[in-house]
Amino acid sequence: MKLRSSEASASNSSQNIIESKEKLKAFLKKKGFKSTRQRDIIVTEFLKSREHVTAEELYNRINKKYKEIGFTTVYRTLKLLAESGLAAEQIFADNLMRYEPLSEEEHHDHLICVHCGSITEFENPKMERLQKNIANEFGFYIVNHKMEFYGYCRRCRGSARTLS
Amino acid sequence: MKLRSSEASASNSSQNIIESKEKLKAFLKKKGFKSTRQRDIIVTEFLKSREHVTAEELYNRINKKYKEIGFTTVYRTLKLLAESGLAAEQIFADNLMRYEPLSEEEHHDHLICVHCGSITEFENPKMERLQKNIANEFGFYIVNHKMEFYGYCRRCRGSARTLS
DNA sequence: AGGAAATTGAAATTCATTTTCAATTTCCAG
DNA sequence: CTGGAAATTGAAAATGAATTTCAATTTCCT
Ligand SMILES: [Mn+2]
Ligand SMILES: [Mn+2]
Ligand SMILES: [Zn+2]
Ligand SMILES: [Zn+2]
Repeated sequence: MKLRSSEASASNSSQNIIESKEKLKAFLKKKGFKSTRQRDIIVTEFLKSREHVTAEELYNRINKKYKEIGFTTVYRTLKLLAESGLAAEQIFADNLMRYEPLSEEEHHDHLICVHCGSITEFENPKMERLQKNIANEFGFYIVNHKMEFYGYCRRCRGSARTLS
Repeated sequence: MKLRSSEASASNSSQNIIESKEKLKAFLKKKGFKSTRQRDIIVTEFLKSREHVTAEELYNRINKKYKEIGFTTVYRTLKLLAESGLAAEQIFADNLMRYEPLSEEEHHDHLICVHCGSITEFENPKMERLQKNIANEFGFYIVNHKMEFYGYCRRCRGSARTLS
């Protein structure tokens, strides 16, 4: 199983950031959109930390350095990144729209600690296969899926009331 | 695999409804809450159709027969049912809180058709086992999980743009 | 029956998300 | 290089579902 936890790879390399920014530039050009200072700053800050941020969280982070950039622009830029395929939109149990950097076609699922809030990502081929099998039994053609485990991470297991 | 699709069992039997209403009555008593005409009507209407309704949908349905019952009461009664264990709260891709009748400790996952909106339910022991295995690899203790497949159901497959 | 406590329903509030709009910036055609 | 059409920005307003407030009403225990 390929592990891709937040803890394991806390941030994108500057090489990846450059690649992503070029990809965005191409997307903007293709769509007839414009490159701006704001977009550059927002995208840079977003890519720097591989997390699952809300627009507001990212705005607050950016606002410390760049007082002049507004929340709306951060919000719109994240939407733009999602459209361009550079970010994935995710909604977890708190029902807030979150964004995470996304390289290529990759898919992963999430383990979410209800105690400390940490999010661990994983990919599992067996799981993907089993999902297809289940769908087949129903004649269902899967376009995408959402799978989240909520519980206690390794460090927080001690805090769980009951352990089966 | 146990199939529990909406289509297969479109509604609760009147026997089940009676059982559920007794369970609710016990819950109310235990909590020092009161039995009311409104609660009785709302619960009856809710249990009659085994679906995934929003508070507003259920309110609209009830409002046709009972003009005097307000949205707020429907909303609060659904919350109450969730607390009592008679309903499960679910949020799908449209990000609206939905409620479905829930008997006992059962758990099931969902196949959601993005074309016609139909929801098919299933339980799969292999899946539950695999989920535990994955969690174990991360030292993660699962309290609950969420799994949804989005795609095209048997009837709507023809409408899918691309079939792999 | 009496009355404390819970319930009801309309209206107000909350809060994340999305839209509006006037001012500003980008960038291409000439 | 410009001029200016088109896109962008950011503050403020709007939206919409979820939740809370509050005065009037109902429940149900003595
Ligand atoms: Mn992720
Ligand atoms: Mn269901
Ligand atoms: Zn934890
Ligand atoms: Zn369908």
